[in-house]
Amino acid sequence: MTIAARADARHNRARVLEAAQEAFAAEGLSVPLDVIARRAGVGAGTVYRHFPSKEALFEAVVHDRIERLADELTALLATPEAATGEAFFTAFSSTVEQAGFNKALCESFVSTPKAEVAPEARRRYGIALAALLDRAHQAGAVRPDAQISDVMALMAGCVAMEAHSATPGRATTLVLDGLRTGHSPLPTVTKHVTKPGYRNETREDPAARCEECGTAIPTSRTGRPPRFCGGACRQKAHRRRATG
Amino acid sequence: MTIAARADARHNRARVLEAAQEAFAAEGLSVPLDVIARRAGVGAGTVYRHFPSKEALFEAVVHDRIERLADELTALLATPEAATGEAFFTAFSSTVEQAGFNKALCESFVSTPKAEVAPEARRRYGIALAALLDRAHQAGAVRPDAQISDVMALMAGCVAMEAHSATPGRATTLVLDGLRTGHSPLPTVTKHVTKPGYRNETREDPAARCEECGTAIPTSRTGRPPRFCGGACRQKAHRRRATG
Amino acid sequence: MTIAARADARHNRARVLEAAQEAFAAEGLSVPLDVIARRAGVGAGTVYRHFPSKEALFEAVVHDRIERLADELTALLATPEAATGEAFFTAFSSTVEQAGFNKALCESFVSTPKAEVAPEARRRYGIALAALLDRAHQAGAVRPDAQISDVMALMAGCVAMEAHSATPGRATTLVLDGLRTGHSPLPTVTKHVTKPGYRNETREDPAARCEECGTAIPTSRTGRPPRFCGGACRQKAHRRRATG
Amino acid sequence: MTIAARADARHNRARVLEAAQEAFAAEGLSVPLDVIARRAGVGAGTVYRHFPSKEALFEAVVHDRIERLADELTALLATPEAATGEAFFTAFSSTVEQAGFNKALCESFVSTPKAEVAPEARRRYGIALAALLDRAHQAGAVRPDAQISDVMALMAGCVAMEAHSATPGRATTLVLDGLRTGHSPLPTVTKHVTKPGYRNETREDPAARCEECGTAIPTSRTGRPPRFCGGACRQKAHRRRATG
DNA sequence: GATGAATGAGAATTCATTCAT
DNA sequence: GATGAATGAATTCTCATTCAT
Repeated sequence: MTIAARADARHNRARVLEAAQEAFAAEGLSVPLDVIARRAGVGAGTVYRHFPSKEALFEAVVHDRIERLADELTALLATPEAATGEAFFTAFSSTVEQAGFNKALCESFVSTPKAEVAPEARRRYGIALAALLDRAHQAGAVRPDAQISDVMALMAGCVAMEAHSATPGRATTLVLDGLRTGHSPLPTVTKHVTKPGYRNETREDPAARCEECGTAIPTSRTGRPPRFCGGACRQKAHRRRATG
Repeated sequence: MTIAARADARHNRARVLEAAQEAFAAEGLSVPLDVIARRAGVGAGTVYRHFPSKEALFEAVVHDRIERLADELTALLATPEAATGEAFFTAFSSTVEQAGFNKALCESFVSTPKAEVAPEARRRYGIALAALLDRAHQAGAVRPDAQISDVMALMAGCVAMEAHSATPGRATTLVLDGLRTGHSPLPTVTKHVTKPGYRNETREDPAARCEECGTAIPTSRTGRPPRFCGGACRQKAHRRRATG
Repeated sequence: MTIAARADARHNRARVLEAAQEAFAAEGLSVPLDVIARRAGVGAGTVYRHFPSKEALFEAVVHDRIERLADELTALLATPEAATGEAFFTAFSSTVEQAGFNKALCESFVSTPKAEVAPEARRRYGIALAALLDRAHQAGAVRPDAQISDVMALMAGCVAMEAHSATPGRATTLVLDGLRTGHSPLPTVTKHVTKPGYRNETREDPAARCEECGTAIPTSRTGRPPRFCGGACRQKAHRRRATG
Repeated sequence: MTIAARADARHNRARVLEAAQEAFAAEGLSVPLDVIARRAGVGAGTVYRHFPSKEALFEAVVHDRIERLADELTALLATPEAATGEAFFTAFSSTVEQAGFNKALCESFVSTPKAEVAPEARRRYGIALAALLDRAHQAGAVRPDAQISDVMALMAGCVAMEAHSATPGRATTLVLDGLRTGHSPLPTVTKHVTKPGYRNETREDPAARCEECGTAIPTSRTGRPPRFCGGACRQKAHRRRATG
């Protein structure tokens, strides 16, 4: 009985979280709680049983989201790209992109509320990102004076930038170039995509892929189309051809 | 006669604008209009006489602010630094810094509302900034593929970044370095700045008392006011009622 | 100077009255005073100089309107139709019709405010109508127990009725038939007319005219089309034909 | 459990409806919603939980009222008087009388709002009335060219008439006589009826005092509160200010 | 005497939060 | 433990009326 009840309660909690996830992602903090409760198929009181306030629910949602991002980063740490520092840039871009699709995440990054939202998860995320940054530093891919706190701030900024840029990824690329040791070409607008949920901004083609490592490469409409993500891969491919 | 009356009204209008300026700068769009009216020392109706809606007032405030920034930029164009491209960087930083102290400006930069706020002023500002950017391009101080739209997006991002960074100017410097041809050292001064006008968020209510046990109960400004300190007392009171 | 000023003031008063006339006619009491003042090309204060309150202005407007109706009635008293009692019916219908086009008049007839609107004019109007009623009584055209107070009430009702009837004049005809010694055929809908100002109801053809006296005659779609407004005119025409 | 909760809500809903019933009956649509809520002993939010807007509440009240009238008419259809046509006249008079005591009903009958109020109930009512009219036609008690739409319009008018007539029922009798084949004597009893619920319109404000001479000044509920008893004192105060 | 700016009490509606069932 | 009904402060905007110029 008790166990069943508990299972039930856990189930309800999960439903509320999921509904809140969607609602907050689509509309941000401004969704009324009733709406979330109704979408979750529970009463408003039930929401309050599990989360002491609306802010707490929001925090839980954001926490959950950032945890996933942290997991993603941890996974990236184990890839070979971590060593070259590329994993750091991938992580950065991915976070920014996801926040672009999720108003809750976006608000939690951009706004400066009284107290930081989901500090726990944010710390875990920060640690993972710091590890990637460290690797990138070791690889010399990132300017040495850039600290993790800088990176976190830049990230918040990039989320805001992307919301103001017609070409997704362009602003982030620019910012990342400020972190890199060298510059990379900027992406350009290619076509319009309607995003699910809340943002209607322009999105481009599925990016071309590096022939060597498969990394997405931003394409420009003019000039010779790029085949590699950078000099390293071009060199590698050249060696292979020469060897082949 | 008429002119005198108008002078009076102009005066009042100015007071309203000023009060709105401060209030919006301190709290953003969320300040109630009554508060602005009271701070201006006028009735709510007077605010509405001069500005047809709260949004219009906000827009006026932002417009005013951006106009000043545009003036600043125009002045910079005439300085010798314009030729070296340094004026562009100064303009960028200055705008970001000012937005950091002004929540209205900040919101107008960072948020993506349905319709852009104060498009007129923003256009004027954009033209001035584009001119500075052009000079910087000619001087070779800025990477050639960076366009004015990129710069505007970066600016929005920097405003958000600065709100998240303990060291003012550091994030912006990083971003600007992404625009520069070469890198510059990052600022490291970690001074704590209290933004002028941002008000205390804590509110003290005369705590309510539990009807059952008299314990003080913390009240929130919204929602149904609590009558009991918890479920136990509520239950007790309920039993008493049922018995009575 | 003083005389000029007075002329000016009188002029202003007239303009206010006219503007109020139109505004109240089109929208009823709900028009804001500012609107009236602006339409009159004067300040709100000027309106108040001439009329101590909005209600007083409304009253003045209605007074003016009812005075004109009273004049109309007085004129009718001098016509030969007064003797047959037809003038009474014409007066009744005319008032109702005019109220239908004038929301101020309409409201002043239909509503039951704390104090009656424009009692002076209403009394004068009542006296004129009573005279017509008297004649109609003498002619035996109206049922003998119908008093002037009944007629006033019926009139208020007819104004309301017409606002609810698709066929203008139909309800009024029915009511008047309750007053008449005999019945007359009811009018039927014929085509749609857009009324100037405030009401968009169905209106019919320009009513046919009596061949003898030119009075409008309500037509029914079936049956022999009427040539005269009543037996009196038919008789008269017959005599003329016989003589001719 | 659920049922109990619903019973409670139903109870509250009923209280709100009842309070609205009374309030609207006494004052029409102009009653503030807060007043209704307070009379019902609930919060404003509770009213909005049950009825999405003030208009919806008004509609519900009117709907309810008209449904009762429709029931009444349906009952009359089964009486022997239906065959003679008398039931039709009874129905008509009864509706008019009830509307006379109910400002909500009255307004819903007399006014011509954008959209008709409670069209459903009105249709049901219309059908019942049409059936009675049909019987009356068959009995030859009503003039044959009178249609149901005429009757509805007449009814609206009679409601307005009764509000203007000192003798209840007199105007209605007159109108009904226009529908009848023969005339009937008019009622002459002149009793004074105090409509239940209609509240006193006078309000007593603690009179303000002139800042200059201390005379009591009558205040109106709207508009800028007066500071002086007249222009003389205002002028005097002004001079003092200018001098000071 | 004219002007139109200022006043401020409402009024409708929303929604976070508690409570009765 | 769940439910969803109740609460009521807060907010935006309107407009009749007075007042400073």
